[in-house]
Amino acid sequence: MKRPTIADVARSAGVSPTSVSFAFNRPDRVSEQTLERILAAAAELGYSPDPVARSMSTGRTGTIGVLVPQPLATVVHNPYISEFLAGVAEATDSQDLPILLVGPRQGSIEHAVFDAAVDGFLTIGLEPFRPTIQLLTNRRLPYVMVDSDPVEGVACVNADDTTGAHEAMAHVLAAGHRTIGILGIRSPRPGRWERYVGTLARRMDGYRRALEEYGMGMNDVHLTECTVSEEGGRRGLKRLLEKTPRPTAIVAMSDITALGALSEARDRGIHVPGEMSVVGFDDIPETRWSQPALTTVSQATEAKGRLAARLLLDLIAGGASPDHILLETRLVVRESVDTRSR
Amino acid sequence: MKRPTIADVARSAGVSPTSVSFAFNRPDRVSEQTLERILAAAAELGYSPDPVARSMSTGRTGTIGVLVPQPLATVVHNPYISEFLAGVAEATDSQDLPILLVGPRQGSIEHAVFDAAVDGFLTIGLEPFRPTIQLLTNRRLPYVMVDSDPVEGVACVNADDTTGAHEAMAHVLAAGHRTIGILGIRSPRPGRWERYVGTLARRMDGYRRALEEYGMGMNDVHLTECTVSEEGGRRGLKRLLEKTPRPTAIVAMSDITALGALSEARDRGIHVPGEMSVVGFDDIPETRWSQPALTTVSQATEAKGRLAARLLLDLIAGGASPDHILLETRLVVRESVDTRSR
DNA sequence: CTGAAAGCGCTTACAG
DNA sequence: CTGAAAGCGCTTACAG
Repeated sequence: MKRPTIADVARSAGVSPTSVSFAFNRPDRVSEQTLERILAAAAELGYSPDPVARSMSTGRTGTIGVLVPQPLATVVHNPYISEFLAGVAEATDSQDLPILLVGPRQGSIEHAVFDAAVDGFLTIGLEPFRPTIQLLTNRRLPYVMVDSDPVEGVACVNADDTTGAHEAMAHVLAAGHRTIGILGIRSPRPGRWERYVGTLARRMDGYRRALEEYGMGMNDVHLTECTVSEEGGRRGLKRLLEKTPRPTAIVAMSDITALGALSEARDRGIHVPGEMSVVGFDDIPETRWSQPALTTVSQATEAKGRLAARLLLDLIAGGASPDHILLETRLVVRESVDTRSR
Repeated sequence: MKRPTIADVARSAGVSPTSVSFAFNRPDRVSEQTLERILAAAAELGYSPDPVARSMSTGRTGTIGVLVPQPLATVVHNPYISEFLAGVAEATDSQDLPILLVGPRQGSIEHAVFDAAVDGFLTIGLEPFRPTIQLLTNRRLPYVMVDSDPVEGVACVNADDTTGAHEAMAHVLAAGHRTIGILGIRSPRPGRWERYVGTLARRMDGYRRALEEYGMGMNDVHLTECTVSEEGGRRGLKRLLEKTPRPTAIVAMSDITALGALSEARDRGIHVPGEMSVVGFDDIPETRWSQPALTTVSQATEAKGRLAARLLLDLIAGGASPDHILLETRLVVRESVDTRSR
């Protein structure tokens, strides 16, 4: 009834546990005869080595953990993260490694770090505050931070958000728009965009620089923050539409909120891009299907996941150094931004 | 440099490892003073209990494994599986449990079963052959099979595929179509639909029954099998279009291939539903966005994941019996099937 | 080629 | 309230 152990097999095959272990892990170290006998006994008992016990001995789990900033149920629906995970999986599939999806625990990612039986972590969108880094470091496991501010001595993979955001805003400004609404992302410090960190800070910075090139500043645009979901984008647009003068262009910090804005605009009979332009960020697959197709900033999300995972795998293998990788972004002009003659 | 162990903390705090363990797991079992001292020592050393060692002692990993039938990289992009995983995550999130995504190992799911450090498995789309069941059983871990044929003594969760498929085909027949192409799914036994098992068999069965009610049989329809992807659907449609007479209706065994067929039809200037009708299966979110919106069979995929995960969690907790659950399906009529007057 | 023994880092009755 | 000791099921030098 109970699960058979290596000792059971050894007894049944009339050999030592050592030999059974060898039979499974280094078949060349036992004679062909005993190998056969052991395998037969194992098959008969339905034995296979316990993965936990094996990890205990070897010190390896053969698993990498992906620390995500939201509950797993919402993460799975987030196209950006799916895209990222696909890249991660491309790297792990080649070694047949499973992926442990780890969401917040009691509301905090930090708590989740301790209980995960993995060989290393990929973090995404973590705020690189000291305590967090400390916790991660305490685990004495290699990790790669994605979408955070680069931290000295820690492997980081990021997109060139500043350049991308700059391009997006410059595109809208070049089209003649001067009444602009930014669809921001609700951060831990709501409304205080001056204190944004990581990805948000870099994107905001790119927007600001583009505005300055046109003699404008953050005070000359409407900023509203919303949750990263279609619904969030809808609500955000509603708030922006109440401003006077009403924005002629919406610059969204993520595609999913941009798509929400598009839906809300359609429901209200506001023609995009005729009456209002919209530009997003990320270039998730859905942007190609939207009506109109969304102009946005592409950031090779899948490649980002693949690179980050490879870096982590190298780190785990003991090679590689904690590099900082910056991936290119580029504006993809589709149909949602129109020239405004004024 | 090395990761501190419970012994290090004990030494540093001047207590026994037992007390350190209690401090972390059952704080009420140590005096307030020693608790403080231990926690301080642990914090100073940056100690936290090793999850693998803990699992070794307790016999629990606190993780559930999801066995998926395809490489993880493709699974993440499969809307049906994403939907299912979202349901699973809803159940695990409430207990802050991580999810281990396990893909095939050396091409076979069976191999992957052995190395996963989990408390139980959720399998999806596994062919319920003896050897597989045997392997799963040998692991001595609870598991629930989703999208397979119900197996006596094993927890199973399925949709009522037969009824759903029947409705889909009947809908097309009622609309007057008599030249029908079935966009099948490439199975391990290509072309031998008579020997399909599990989900595929049930859906095929539903189609067949509907046809029989109209005095038709499987020989009166064109069947082509394709891979479960948009590209697969495109290629499948190409093959069906070469048949004479050309099908006026396409019955797809999955939405994603139906969507591919829709794209291919548009590229070829074939109007749907004017010139050709299409019906899918699954009701993935994308069906609402397609042009035209896809008529399909809804099967509450998210609920399926949630139920399966809850069942597994109950099984792990020692409660519950290995029930067989059958979820309702229902035809969702949208825009892709048109009445054909003949 | 084979095996006895130590060790991986915890938890948990059990005894004091 | 505290601790010595056994045990979880493997792997791996090391010795024969």
